[in-house]
Amino acid sequence: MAHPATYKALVESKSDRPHPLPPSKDMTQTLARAEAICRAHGVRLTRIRRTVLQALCSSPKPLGAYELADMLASNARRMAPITVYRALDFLIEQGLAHRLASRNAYISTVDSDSGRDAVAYLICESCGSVSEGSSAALTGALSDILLRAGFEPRSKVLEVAGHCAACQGHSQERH
Amino acid sequence: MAHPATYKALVESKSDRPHPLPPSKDMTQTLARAEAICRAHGVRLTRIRRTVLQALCSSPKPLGAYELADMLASNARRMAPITVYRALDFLIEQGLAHRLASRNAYISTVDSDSGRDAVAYLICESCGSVSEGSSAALTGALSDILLRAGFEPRSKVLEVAGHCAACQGHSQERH
DNA sequence: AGGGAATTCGATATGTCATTGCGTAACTCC
DNA sequence: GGAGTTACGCAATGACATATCGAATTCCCT
Ligand SMILES: [Zn+2]
Ligand SMILES: [Zn+2]
Ligand SMILES: [Zn+2]
Ligand SMILES: [Zn+2]
Repeated sequence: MAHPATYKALVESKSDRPHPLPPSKDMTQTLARAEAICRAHGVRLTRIRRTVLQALCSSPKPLGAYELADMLASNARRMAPITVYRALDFLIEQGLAHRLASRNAYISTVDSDSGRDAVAYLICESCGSVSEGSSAALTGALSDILLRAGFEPRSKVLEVAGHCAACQGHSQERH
Repeated sequence: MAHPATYKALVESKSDRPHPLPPSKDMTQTLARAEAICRAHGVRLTRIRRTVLQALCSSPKPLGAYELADMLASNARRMAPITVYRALDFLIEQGLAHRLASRNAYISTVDSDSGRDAVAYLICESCGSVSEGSSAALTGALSDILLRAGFEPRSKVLEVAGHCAACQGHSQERH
């Protein structure tokens, strides 16, 4: 291949860089917040990680890992799956992204505000949008169940698939 | 047995049939209930479907589709994945089995008693066991959230991974 | 019994999602 | 400037799921 001179050139070069989206105004805000979080955690938001996060943020729907790899391809050179997965793992660990287990897809959670509450993800099967729902009641009810069962939770998956408010009155169900 | 080369021989013959488990006492009860449900629904619990259900019932932990295919193999002839998936689809439609989305694995729900309540599946990462938890509070809290969001639910995924009561005080975390 | 429709299953191929192993490059810190 | 840690490239593989197409079987109605 026409190899970039150095590894650094590969990773940091400003030419040939994947740019899946135009720089939006909210996006810079969001990315700044992500940067701050990473600094606070003492970890690095590298170019690849930032690019993946940016793609997630700018997408109206959850994205699969291979979908991300395709989107972030530059010059017929697709990002290797493992690279995407590593970036996703990083983002999830830092609380910047979330994996929808029922979809094998990922969304940004930089702009989420839920604190320690259990969060239910509402996934619209019409428009693909995902919204979050939480309440003290939900959190309480769930921890009640766990307590009664003597179950020590590590991770929770709460996902509801259906139709969002905007997509009601759908005519044809094809689930 | 009489017609070794026929389809029927393949499907119904008593020799060469996969027998992943010894016939247990509770099992016959459970299978009888499954039979009754299928009759009531006007559908057929064929040998393949019954065999898959039986494997799920007799397993102390959730099983993957390929795991099932291996278990139900007879004479070095493994069940094709599509066959297992069709059986699983059937069982799930009839409410006899459940898919754990976070695990890509399946469990029997013949012996579940939860009525219309939302059910949370508690998956132990130490011993692999799965228990169900539900409460009116959980159901109410969830439908409250959905109502407020104007979201029309179709399917719900509630799965918690962690450690069951019996596996507390685990020494070695490997999550 | 006989014939046709609907269901169920077999066989092969392919598509989609995720990880492993190993080597190299870069950053950090002293 | 050397050691230790982290991040990335690359190829292969494993794990999970579906697409087609056709044949065998069962059901149901004459
Ligand atoms: Zn919608
Ligand atoms: Zn609907
Ligand atoms: Zn356990
Ligand atoms: Zn633990």
